[in-house]
Amino acid sequence: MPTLRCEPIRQWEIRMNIGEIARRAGVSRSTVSYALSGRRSVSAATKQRIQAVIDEVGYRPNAAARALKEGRTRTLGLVVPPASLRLTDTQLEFVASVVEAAARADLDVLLSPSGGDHDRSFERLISGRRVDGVILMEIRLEDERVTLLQQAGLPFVTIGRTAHPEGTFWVDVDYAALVARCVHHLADLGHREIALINRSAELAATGYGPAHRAQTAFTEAVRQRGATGIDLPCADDPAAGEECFAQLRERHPEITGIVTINEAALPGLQRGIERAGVAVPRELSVAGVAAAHLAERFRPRLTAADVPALTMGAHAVELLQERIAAPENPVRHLLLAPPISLRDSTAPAPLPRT
Amino acid sequence: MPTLRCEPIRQWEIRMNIGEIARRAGVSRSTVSYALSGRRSVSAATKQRIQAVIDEVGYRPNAAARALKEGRTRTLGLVVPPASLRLTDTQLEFVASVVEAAARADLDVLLSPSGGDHDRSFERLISGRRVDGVILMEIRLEDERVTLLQQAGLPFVTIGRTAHPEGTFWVDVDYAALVARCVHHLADLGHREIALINRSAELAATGYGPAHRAQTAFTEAVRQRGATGIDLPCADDPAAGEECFAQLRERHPEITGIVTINEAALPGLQRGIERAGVAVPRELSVAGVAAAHLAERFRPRLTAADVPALTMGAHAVELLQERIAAPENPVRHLLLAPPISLRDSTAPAPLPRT
DNA sequence: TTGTAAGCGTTATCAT
DNA sequence: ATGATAACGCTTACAA
Repeated sequence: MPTLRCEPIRQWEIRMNIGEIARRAGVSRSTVSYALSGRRSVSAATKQRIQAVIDEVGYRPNAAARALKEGRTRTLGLVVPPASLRLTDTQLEFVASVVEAAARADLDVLLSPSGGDHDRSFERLISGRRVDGVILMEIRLEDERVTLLQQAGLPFVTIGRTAHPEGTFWVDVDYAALVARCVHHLADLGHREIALINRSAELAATGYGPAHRAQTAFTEAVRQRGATGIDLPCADDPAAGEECFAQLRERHPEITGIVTINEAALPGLQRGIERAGVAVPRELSVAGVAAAHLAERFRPRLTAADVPALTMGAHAVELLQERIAAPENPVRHLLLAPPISLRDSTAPAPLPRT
Repeated sequence: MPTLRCEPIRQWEIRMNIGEIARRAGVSRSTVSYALSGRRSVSAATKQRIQAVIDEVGYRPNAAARALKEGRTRTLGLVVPPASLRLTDTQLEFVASVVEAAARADLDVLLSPSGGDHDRSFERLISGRRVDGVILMEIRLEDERVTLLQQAGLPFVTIGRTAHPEGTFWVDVDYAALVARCVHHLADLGHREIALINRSAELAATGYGPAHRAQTAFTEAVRQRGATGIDLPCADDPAAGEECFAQLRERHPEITGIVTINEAALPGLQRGIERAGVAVPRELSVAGVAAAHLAERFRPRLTAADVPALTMGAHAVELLQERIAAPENPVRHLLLAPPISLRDSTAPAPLPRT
């Protein structure tokens, strides 16, 4: 049995920099640099010799030195809500897809948990030139982080958009259109009494766009169809969803259709429905906007517009790369309204009890 | 009504570096540097003048230049499973707590989604001196990333541990002890037929520590108590949990106690139990290891050892900081076995059917 | 095809 | 108490 090696195997006692590679390959530092970047032709023989040395010692250019010289870091900043807040599944998919898209483009991602008021991590990000650009999540209608980024002249893309998004790059879900579609879908099925289970009142109070836009669109769509609409704020957790449904049944038993954009509340909503012994979709139809896997997990499977979070993260990275490469290009937006996937939670309204 | 400003407000057309601050304050660059770092005494008057200029223009030292000069980046690398895999709640809490703990220490976090086989993002992390240290999640019993990190001589801490963890820094949950405790708790309540719902077979096959250690400890504890044990691998999702329970009822109807470390399967397990019309804890007891909020969400509330993910992330950052500051210090570990929180899902075993 | 040298913005070592 | 200056490791214009 071999002896345990507790000491790290210090393979490279000496500093491995481009000069050392050059020395070992018997060329100048610039030749190594050019061999690596390909910005100047290097003879096949020397290129091969250099590559052999590099492979042998596992050399990679020092990121800080390169960043200092080139003026860019090959790193993207991703500003996420602080950890104290539990992220929704859709938010997590944003993070995951941004990180993965960036990795595909050989870009690193620096995470900054930011609570909105200026914290040091965010300050470092923008004024320390730590990143070439920033992706901002969970945008408010009035968002001071956007202002700070604009002042710093740092390229950025938002997932979500402010109240005045004309001059910025953003990717967003068209909650207004999707909620309206859900209402129309239910109205087409004969539902006349419809409720909206929205995001939390606190979120709306702090100017969270989707909450506002969903509410406005809901009211308008319901009015268009001559239906009656109730809208209910609901915190982002299952317990709140259950409580919210209980209240709804108590105060508005006439409701036959529910529209929801609160995916975190879905498990609680389902539980509330089951406990009340309400049959979906026979007695009650439910439609909404949610991450696809949550819609599939709902029982019965939820008719919903599936938020394309994975592609949105990739789009955000793409837009940001363009913004970085060509800062003077005209602004671009992406407002996504994915189709509603018909699953099993909506059906014609039950006949009114006589 | 004011005209919309679509152009970013370019407040600083000129490069704001330490030289420019020095010029505006009428001092030398070194004085500015020392005023900022406090490594040399600077007269109150000049210090104040410098600070005024800095506040006015919002200057912060260029991170790349500082990293190049100091030889450290003030950045930590966090290696996470690739986005394609949906992270469990506990894993997410690790990420969140690491990022937050790092931010508290004024450290930035670079995310590297790594699939195990060498990908470029991981390579950049270790050989490009992009970070001062690395936190590794989802460690395998034999993990080549650990070897690479050791070879690179880069300080690192793992969340989880390899089969031979003696020479490395790590923080881990003592799944073996916790599973044993669950078995003993159930045995104390009179349960003689106990099942373990483990993580997936694939995970175990690729040498995932918790899956192995849980299984071994389960077998041993069951043997100690003279009970009968069934162990079942289960994929990390609700559907698998439901399916797993259905199979369990079909093949082993004699089971009265379940131990589970698969938190992602919990919602499905609950659903399966409800559909089978089994009363918990009267007919069936369930105990496990899970994130506290998932245990609270289970119905009835799950008796479980609550994984202290939030403090573990903080501990990992703490250990890593020590490792970076004093690489020659002896290795340190942290094996956590939080107590089992008695909730509502366990009760004395039902009397055997006669 | 290759080498030389300047400079990116900092910090730290000399001086003064 | 402060200023000049030399690195840190890299890229790239300029020479050869």
